[in-house]
Amino acid sequence: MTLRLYDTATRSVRDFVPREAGKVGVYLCGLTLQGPPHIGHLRSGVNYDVLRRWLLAQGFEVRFIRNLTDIDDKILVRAVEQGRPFWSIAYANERALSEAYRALNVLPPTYEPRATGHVPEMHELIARLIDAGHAYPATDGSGDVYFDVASWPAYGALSNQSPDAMQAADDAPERGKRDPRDFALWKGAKPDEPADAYWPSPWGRGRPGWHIECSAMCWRYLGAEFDIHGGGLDLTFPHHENELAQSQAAGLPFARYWVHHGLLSIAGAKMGKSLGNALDLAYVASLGVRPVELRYYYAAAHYRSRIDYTEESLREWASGYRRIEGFVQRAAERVGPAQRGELPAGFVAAMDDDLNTSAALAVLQDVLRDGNTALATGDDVTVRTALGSTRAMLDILGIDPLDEGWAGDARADDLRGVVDSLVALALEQRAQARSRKDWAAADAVRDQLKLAGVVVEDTPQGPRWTIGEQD
RNA sequence: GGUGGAGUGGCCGAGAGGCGAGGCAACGGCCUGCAAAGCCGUGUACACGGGUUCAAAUCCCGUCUCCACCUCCA
Repeated sequence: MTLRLYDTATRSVRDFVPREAGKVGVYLCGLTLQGPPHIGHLRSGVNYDVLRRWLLAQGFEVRFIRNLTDIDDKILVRAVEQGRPFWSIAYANERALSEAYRALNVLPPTYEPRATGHVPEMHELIARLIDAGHAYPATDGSGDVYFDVASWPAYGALSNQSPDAMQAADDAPERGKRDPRDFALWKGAKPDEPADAYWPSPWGRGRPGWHIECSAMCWRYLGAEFDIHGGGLDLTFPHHENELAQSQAAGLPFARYWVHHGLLSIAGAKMGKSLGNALDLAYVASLGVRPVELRYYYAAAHYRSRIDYTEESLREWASGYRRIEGFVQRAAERVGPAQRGELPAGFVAAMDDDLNTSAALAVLQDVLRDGNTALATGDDVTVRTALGSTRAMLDILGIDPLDEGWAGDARADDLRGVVDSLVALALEQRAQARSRKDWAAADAVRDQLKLAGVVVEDTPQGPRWTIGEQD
């Protein structure tokens, strides 16, 4: 079995063959740091984290580059509005993003380059493009440099668009463009924008166009040709189309596979800050849903499917996760944490099939059922095997409850010992009441604990307690 | 107008010619002092209309509805 991935460029599922045996280079278009991340942005990072973990599990050496766009029109607008340096805004948002990814147990990328750190590479690419006749400095003295779309016949290949059929942007200023479809590689300095947002260049003071940064960073960190380029479906055109055109026109073969993920919408509409419907991790937390549960919610749908967010569906998947977590915890209490074991063939097949996490999860549920049955019958050997297998599967999806990535905040862990002795005290009282068949008193203890958020369950090995939901 | 995608049982959500993915919820049962958890069982779903086929949710034709991109966007 080999991994098969849907490639946007060919509009088909293809066998994944790395450029160099045993090694994979992945570039994920990260965020434009104009605001803090919402759960739609975060889906992107989680989706590719699953791809990365799967590649790692196959034994590949993965070089995973996820960029940060720390300068663009909107960031500059914010800077002017707020009277702050643009870079302080970008950095604040970068920190919020890193924090969110950490909360979601997303593995840190191999490197996370910022656009502003790669201006020389961009200059080099732009110079090559001008020399090759695929780019030109604007003739209106604006200092802009444009990519000449008409000079590149393959333009439109990635998104299957015919340049002639495209609607021309009508709101963008024409400035010195030869053709309305031409896009900026370099933007000349403008008087109404922050004075610290510019770099010297052979074409005058200016700043990067949006697309050129990714071409430059891919080149710098992954080489002229690399394996997988990813991002949201909404980036296919124009961003990725432009990246591809300018990279290849500059002589770089570029990405071999284009992997785009579906977006997260809310009430059928795209989630976005400007739309006023953006939900973040803090909001999810206010629902009583933990990051690990949100991550399970993401994994529940195929990465290319749209997720239309509703609070109900998120809550449903959260309770589904608790069933998985419940098994892992009870099994670990019984036989110890167990090492991560074998991945079931069905799980492997599902993941190899364009990362079909939904189907993979169905396999996990089968193992879970066997494990739960074994737990009930006291078959510890089966419990241990099921736990190992379950943990291995959960690890691929990044949602193993025993993963130290979910260790949580230290305060809760410190308090756990305190709570444990207090609960033990209460349970002792309950045990005494039960031994004299004073059910009312016994139930009163359990109800009191429930109110405090402690759920008590009786098992053949005696009572166990967990922190439940607090309403 | 161009390009691409979607419509699956109460809900979420895979699948893509033939044995009812899976989960959540609900109901019944087992277990339990009662619960909880778990296990067992219960649903005959694929937008609509035609067609092809021994067989269609899956293929073909037509229709309707919705969405994304073509402008910044994960």
